[in-house]
Amino acid sequence: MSKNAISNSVIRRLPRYYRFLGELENNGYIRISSRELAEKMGLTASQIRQDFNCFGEFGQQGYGYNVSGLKMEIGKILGLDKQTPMILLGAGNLGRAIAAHLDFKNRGFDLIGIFDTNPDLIGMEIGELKINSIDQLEAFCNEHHPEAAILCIPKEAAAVQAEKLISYGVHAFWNFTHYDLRLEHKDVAVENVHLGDSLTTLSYCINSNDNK
Amino acid sequence: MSKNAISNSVIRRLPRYYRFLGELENNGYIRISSRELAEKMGLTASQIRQDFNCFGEFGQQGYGYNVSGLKMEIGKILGLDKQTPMILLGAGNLGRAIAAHLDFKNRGFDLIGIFDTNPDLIGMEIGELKINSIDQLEAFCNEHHPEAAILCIPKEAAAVQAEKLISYGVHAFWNFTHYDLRLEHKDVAVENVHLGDSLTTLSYCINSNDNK
DNA sequence: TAGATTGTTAATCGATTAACAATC
DNA sequence: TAGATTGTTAATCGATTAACAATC
Repeated sequence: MSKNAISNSVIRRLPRYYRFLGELENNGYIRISSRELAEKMGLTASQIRQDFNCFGEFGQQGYGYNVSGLKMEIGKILGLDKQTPMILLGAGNLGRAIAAHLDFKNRGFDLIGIFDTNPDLIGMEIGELKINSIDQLEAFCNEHHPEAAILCIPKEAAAVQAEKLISYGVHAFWNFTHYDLRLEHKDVAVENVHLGDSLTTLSYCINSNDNK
Repeated sequence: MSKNAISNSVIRRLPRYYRFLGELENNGYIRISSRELAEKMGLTASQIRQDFNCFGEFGQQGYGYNVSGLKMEIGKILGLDKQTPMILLGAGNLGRAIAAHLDFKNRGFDLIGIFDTNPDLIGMEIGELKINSIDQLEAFCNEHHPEAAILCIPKEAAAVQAEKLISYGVHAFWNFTHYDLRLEHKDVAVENVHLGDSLTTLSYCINSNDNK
């Protein structure tokens, strides 16, 4: 599809471009130059042009970029024109917050099932979904074929459940556990969110004096 | 303190080193070589030695590193031997989950106050803390001097509240909003967690075929 | 046309990996 | 002492920035 291998650094900037372009669009911007966008985002114009040119030629010399057009292109690159069916494993505090808080549809996903082991939670409703028993996981996957899963379960359970899910055809994980999925499975897509590590990084920033 | 400026890439690996060393310690490891640690973590031995040598000489030729000793050193570098007083702004789904879910004490922080605007939430207890009205924020800060804040509030409220907090002496933010704090305030420590962007990145990984 | 701004190549900068002398 | 493994310098690789010809 895309030209060469896209570097991770570029990929991580794409959602932010998409967000900023959405805001510009809402504020009535029709066109924007790489220089102006760079200023707003705290990047360099060069970097922005390099990033976009990984995927194609979206601008026009002497004019700049059409805001809506560019936003749409980046949305397509990000796969936001499709919705991958996704399930959530673990409906504890964090799992429930994520299920309730995020706009899955606008981020390329459709949350279609929630599973937990805790009998107190099973049956409870979150948005339009009921929390199911994990015993129903296999049957559910056979019927609905989720392709992605959110892991909000204890670390000890992660390895076992991930194996199961992969065998049921899940090939993408949004991983909130400290289980190192990617080390074990090079072939699945993994996006890690390690909140504890993130907080620890902030502690470093406070306690070191090379604040820059 | 530390030798030169430490690169961001190194800093982001520190919490993970700390975690792995903790696990090794729990599993009875006394010593470990950079080669063995590299294998376990999916890094190179070279990188590990380079990383550690940013901060000092923690190993011994011919022996390797003492697991507990190294863990302690990295803990000190991360500031985990202190606890920075921290408050949470926004006790919605996500804010409550974070307050309940994370082990602040072992990550260099002490969560001492929770604030919200929603009357339905005020007075509710989370762990050992009661949710306070945001009206009490200034008085609380004057009395307890929190130095760090978690922002789990709507984007529109973020700018105003961040300004206030900075004027009350808060100089570090764990930012879950899409408000670009760092663009406005170069002098405060900011750690961003953009869950939406993270999910969007996963969407890219699924929909692109340069899976690597 | 003249001015602006892209797409793209070249230069720089930084981070990772390799190599090896120092030393436990 | 011999073997192992560090700390550190040098080489490589990749990402960012600068420059500029192409072109709208």
